[in-house]
Amino acid sequence: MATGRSHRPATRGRGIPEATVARLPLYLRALTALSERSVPTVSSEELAAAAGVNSAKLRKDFSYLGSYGTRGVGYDVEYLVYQISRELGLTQDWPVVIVGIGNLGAALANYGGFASRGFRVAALLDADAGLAGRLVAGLPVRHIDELESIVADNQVSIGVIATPAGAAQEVTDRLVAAGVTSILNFAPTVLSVPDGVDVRKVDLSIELQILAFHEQRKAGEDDRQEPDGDVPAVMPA
Amino acid sequence: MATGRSHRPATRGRGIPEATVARLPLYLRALTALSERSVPTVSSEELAAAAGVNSAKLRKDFSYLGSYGTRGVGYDVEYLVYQISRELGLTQDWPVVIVGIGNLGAALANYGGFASRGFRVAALLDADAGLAGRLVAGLPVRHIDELESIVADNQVSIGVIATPAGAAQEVTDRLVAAGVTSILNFAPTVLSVPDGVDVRKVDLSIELQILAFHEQRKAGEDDRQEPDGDVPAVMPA
DNA sequence: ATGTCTTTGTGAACGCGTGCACAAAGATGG
DNA sequence: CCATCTTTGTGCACGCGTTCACAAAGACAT
Repeated sequence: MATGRSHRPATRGRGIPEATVARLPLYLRALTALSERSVPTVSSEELAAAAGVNSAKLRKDFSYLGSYGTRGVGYDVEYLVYQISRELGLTQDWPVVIVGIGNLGAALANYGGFASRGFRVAALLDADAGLAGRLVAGLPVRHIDELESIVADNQVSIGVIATPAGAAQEVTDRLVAAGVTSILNFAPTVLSVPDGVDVRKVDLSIELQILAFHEQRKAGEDDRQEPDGDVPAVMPA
Repeated sequence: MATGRSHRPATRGRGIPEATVARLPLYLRALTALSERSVPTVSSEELAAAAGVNSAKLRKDFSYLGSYGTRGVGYDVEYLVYQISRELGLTQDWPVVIVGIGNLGAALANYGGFASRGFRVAALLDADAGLAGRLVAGLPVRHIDELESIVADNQVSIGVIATPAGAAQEVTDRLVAAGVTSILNFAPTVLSVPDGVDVRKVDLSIELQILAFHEQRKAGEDDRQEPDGDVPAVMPA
């Protein structure tokens, strides 16, 4: 991965394993649903089922946060919601810029899950001057040249890239230079960033190809007629 | 994860480790770019750099596919493209239905990476009858009630869910009942599916929260003034 | 107060994934 | 034909993540 990592050995001090961090949002979502239904407590078994994970894993995950459960009873829903939110940093406000307001960028801007939990869209940016001023999700699209000032003025530390692949690296460089230290990349490219900058990527094409692999494997099991081992038309020199 | 897995121990027979499968599309993309520049061969070091991975890892990954390299020279680009494509099942055609043609669904329909590699959008479906007939990415939106017949007629095995969270499980059930065995889920919900059905999820909100966690960690290192250990307002019973 | 029953928290074992480091393989030049 | 040099393929060790299984903790009833 092109993640500019300086990730320490995952667990240092009260550091939380990366795999656990990735599941916390899942638990949080399930807990929020319970909270809205005014459910006071929940057992690891129930919550694990709601989040789609193993209950032992869930208990171990929570044990990294501290001993927040009550034996014989379960976990206090409201208390856990707070603790996980705090651990994830969702008790503070994270201004975000979205770069590239095409179909995808507009979809992201309209995505409700954004504002719901600590994330605030500070600005929508696009290289197309014709788009400037157009309202998307209630926000005006602004020209990419305003990137540096917007990032500085709003203390933006998270950038979302929804540009074509060709523009992604340049946008990344500008974001990083302006002070952004976390990037969520939707463009199908490997981004290179300096140490200390985190990159996560979301890649539709890769996901589909992984599904196709398994799909093919399933098909190959049923009707055992895979043209296996055949020498292809193209041969190495 | 709610993946209806029956995944064997990752490596059985000439089975390829899951982690390797997830990287193959990355290699394929880098190789395709090289192929378009008519580069005949590439070393593991160069290709690894282009894909953003460690070269030893790349070589080990390729070793699961077979011995396709030439020592002292590297890998034949065209040959590797073919082998990886075949392994991923991209040499055949995968019809896909996209359910939920809102902002996101439209973005997915317009995504070029779809058609480029073996994936063909068989139909766009939406529950809103008002959308029916509207052209998106050159395809007419069709009503969700046509789901079953479309899946059957086109032998669709892959479904993409871009609906609101509330509709995702019902759509999933219908897709699975109609014969779909792989699902790519963009809705922020845990899907439950029977064994034998693969689910992969793409969740913007989760990715952002993971970034926020690391961002907070970075900030907490610089200025050591985290309100750590403070007893929150909400307490357990 | 005591016993029973539920559920957490975690020690321990295991398996997968990663990266080092090197031997084997083959190309290339003399 | 031999020596040298490059690059692959992989044995090995290590660490993270997962899961099992159980002891400890506490609720609850009697």
